Amino acid sequence: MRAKILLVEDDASLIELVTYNLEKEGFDVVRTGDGEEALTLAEEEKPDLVILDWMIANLSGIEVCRRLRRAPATANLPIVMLTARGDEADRIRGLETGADDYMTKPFSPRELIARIRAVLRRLRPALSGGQLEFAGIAMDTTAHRVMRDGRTVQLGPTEFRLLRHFLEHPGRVFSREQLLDAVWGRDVYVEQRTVDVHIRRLRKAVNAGPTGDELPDLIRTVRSAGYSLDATPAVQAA
Amino acid sequence: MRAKILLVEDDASLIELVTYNLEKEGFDVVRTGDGEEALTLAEEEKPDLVILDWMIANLSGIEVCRRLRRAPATANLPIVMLTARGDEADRIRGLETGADDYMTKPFSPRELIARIRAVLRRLRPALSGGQLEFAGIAMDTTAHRVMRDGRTVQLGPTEFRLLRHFLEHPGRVFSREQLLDAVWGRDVYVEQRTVDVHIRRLRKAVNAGPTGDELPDLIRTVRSAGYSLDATPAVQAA
DNA sequence: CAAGAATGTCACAATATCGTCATAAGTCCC
DNA sequence: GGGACTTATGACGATATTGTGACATTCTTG
Repeated sequence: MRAKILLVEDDASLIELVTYNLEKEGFDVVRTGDGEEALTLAEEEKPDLVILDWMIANLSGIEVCRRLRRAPATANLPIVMLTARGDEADRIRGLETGADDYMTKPFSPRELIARIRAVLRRLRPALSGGQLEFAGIAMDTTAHRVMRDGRTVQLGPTEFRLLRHFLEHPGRVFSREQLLDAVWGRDVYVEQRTVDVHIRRLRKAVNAGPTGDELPDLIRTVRSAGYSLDATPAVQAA
Repeated sequence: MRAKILLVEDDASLIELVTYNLEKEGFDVVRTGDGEEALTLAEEEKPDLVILDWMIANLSGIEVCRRLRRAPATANLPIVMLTARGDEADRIRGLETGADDYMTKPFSPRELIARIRAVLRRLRPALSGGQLEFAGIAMDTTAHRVMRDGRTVQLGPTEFRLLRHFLEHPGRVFSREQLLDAVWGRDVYVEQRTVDVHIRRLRKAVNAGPTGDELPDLIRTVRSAGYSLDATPAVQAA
């Protein structure tokens, strides 16, 4: 899966330079030079990361950063700030406002790429690593292959994306609505209960043991909240 | 919860400077100037983050970084590299080897702190939110999980919300009416006595000891006033 | 184009949880 | 100690939520 980057910048030559380098590295790039528009695009395009210049039209980069953090839909979006202002105070302010990294112009495109990859490696392992692993489940995202304790697991496309989402955020509980957003896509209309059915299909595939017996269920149902990938068995004897 | 930082550095004045600033900001600091020892400490001390100088004794910083990433126990440990070498190539090499951030000497201690916080904010949501804790009860709101003295506690949805409310305002006494408002919702009509029943269910779940014995009750009944989460023993000689 | 796979919904079964009540057990004040 | 209250507890029917199998439809892929 290609990662999508939202580039918020109004210097034409920089746009060109950065876009060229990002695309060469296999990223999809969405651009704007306008602060207000950046907020809209962040919601609608669902980028995997934002590169944000401090000096842009309509809203300062720092204000965009603050609003992105405040809106629930984008609160977790990784942000790399980019600016001509090299003051220590500015850098600290940027980082404390919620930016994940901060680079000062002039900068090396290769270092920018390296820093973006470092951030994505953390936030969306599937985007840069290719290998995800949790409690005996291993997924190779590039080869589209899943193994449980060494045995290959056969999954349909939707179950694959569902599992990948869980593997990217192990332990965390997602509501049906959140799962529909993240796995099916924002503007798809399907019944919430459809999630249940795919959870069941995923469980069936992942928990199937070698001789028909059941392996421990790693998908936890949290009543009235959703589901999570979880190693701890629901019931603890003793 | 205080975060523990492993500082791998062999310049005495830098050690002092960084340690002073980290401790002032509320971090626990473990130090070494030796690459081999750094690997051992990373395993044994289980730090939340490593600050790693490139030039250290026995093993280069980059090699330490590589080995930390390779060992399963430390593969996810956040690493901030720190060095006098300002070459772009070095920075990129550091980031690509698995460092989460990279700073060049001379650097501002405050910026270092800001970057450490930015990394931890991502990696350890527990350190900056989502985690509630009081007198041996720990609740992870994103994982929807509750522990008492390390043992997981099983709660129904209503008891979960009830406990969360108490954990968000420890020590404070709430009337049944206030609890109904906060936990059930403003426009729900249920008997006030229903609160008693859920308090009882919550107590039963939270105070259950490992072998059937009772742990100290942390929910205090305040006669003709309500309930509160409270560590003070129920019986007070007076 | 046809077979097979994948998908989304539904109806119904299986559980878990909820709210209420009756009754027991405390607590306070005189 | 005896009311007058207030809270604790166990039981139970009512509800809400989730699990499951089946099925029609759409998508893939030869």
